[in-house]
Amino acid sequence: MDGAPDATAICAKISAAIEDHRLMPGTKLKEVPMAELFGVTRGTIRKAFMQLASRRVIELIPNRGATVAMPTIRESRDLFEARRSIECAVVKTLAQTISKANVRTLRALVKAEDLAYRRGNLRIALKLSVDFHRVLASMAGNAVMEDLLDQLVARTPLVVLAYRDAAQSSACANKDHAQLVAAIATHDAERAMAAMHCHLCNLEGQLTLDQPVVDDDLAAIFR
Amino acid sequence: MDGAPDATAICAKISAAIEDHRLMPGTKLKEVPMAELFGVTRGTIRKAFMQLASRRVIELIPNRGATVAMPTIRESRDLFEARRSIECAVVKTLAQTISKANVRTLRALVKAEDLAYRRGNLRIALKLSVDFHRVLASMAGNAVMEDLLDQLVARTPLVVLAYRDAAQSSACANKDHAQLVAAIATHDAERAMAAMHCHLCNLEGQLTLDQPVVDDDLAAIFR
DNA sequence: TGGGTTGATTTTGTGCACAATCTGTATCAT
DNA sequence: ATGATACAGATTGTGCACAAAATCAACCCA
Repeated sequence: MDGAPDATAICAKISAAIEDHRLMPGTKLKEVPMAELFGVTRGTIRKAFMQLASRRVIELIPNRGATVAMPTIRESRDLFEARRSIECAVVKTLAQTISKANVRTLRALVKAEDLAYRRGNLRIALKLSVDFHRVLASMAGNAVMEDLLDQLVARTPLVVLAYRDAAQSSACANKDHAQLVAAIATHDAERAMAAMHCHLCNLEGQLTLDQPVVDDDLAAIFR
Repeated sequence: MDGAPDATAICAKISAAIEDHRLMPGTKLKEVPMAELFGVTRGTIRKAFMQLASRRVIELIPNRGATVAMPTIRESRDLFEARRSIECAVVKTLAQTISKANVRTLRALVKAEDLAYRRGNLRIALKLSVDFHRVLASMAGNAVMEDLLDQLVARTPLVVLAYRDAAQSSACANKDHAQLVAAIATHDAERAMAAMHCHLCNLEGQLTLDQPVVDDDLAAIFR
């Protein structure tokens, strides 16, 4: 079944590792060890890196190789703002068009997520949290927006890992998801949008995204 | 200055050619001729192709090479819907935050665009039309959204070329742009959003995106 | 001790030759 | 004629060897 994965499959594996917090921002990814790990040639790894870099999941610096991306504070805030724009649009159409079957699917997802958290299975819980947002986008039926959101969702774990408050748990609050589904199920677009907005603000609020002394632009400080 | 362009530079050249309608959807792009044309090796062309494919500007089919992407009708509609979501958000923040200097820049852009159309310089006019939307996003100050919009904007010419009504001119109506700037300049967010929404609907309306007998899903017809 | 240079090693980049695949055409049997 | 098969040319895919660059450590000298 795993007879030499291709570049896209390797992308998925690396993305999954970031999704459930096994890979930290800034981690160096060397070509040869990766190639041996996945049982492929260096060329395949390089292709995978290029795909990930084009989505800013990793950073690819010429002659320096690949590292897991470290979003700046500015980028992190912009990312959440972009997610609010897109995901509010998603839940708006969803509230207007969702089928009963899809509502059931969403409820099942929220339940599974809750279960995983209660059982302390963090990796699965994280995956389900993230998937919830992807599934919403998928149900909205706009493949283009789904793809855009996917790009943002894939980068969000990096932001969380880089800036989460040590004191906080910083996961998608499962309660938020349940309320969101409730609003969608009753076809209340306004409430659904508000719930999504709040949810993303809550998530962002759990992070320490206040401007530190040293920002990404070192040069600006010395002039 | 052009001592062997790199993959990114070649991406830009191909994108620019699509932007001003020199490259048609469906055009086959062979590696060897392209490499000779740009004075680079096949490897460089391949990298450029991968970058463009990841943004869906070209389609890359294994063992079949690259062709300029042909958006389906469904995809085209989704693209416009996505643009409405993102660009309305952009002009909303813009109406609230824009500086006088930026308003002047926008007015100058609209004027230059108008001039190019009057002079019949279609290639420049098209470029300015597209740039207008990119500049709006850039002024909004959210680099993440700017990047997302750029992906959509880069694909829009393909939709226009694939589905434009022969009878129509199908370019960004310059008047729309002028009205949009006027709304932004007066900090009227609601009106700016409405203007952008209308503008994109106008553009979409100039295309023939009604379901034809043969859709992208041939198989569905024969069952 | 601190700063700079040199050189060895590791890591990434790339061109080339060959392999694999596809496309179009000719041939042949029915 | 129709369809199948085989073959030749063109096109894309890939592994390998080598080149280029960066990293690290040792060394030297002020």
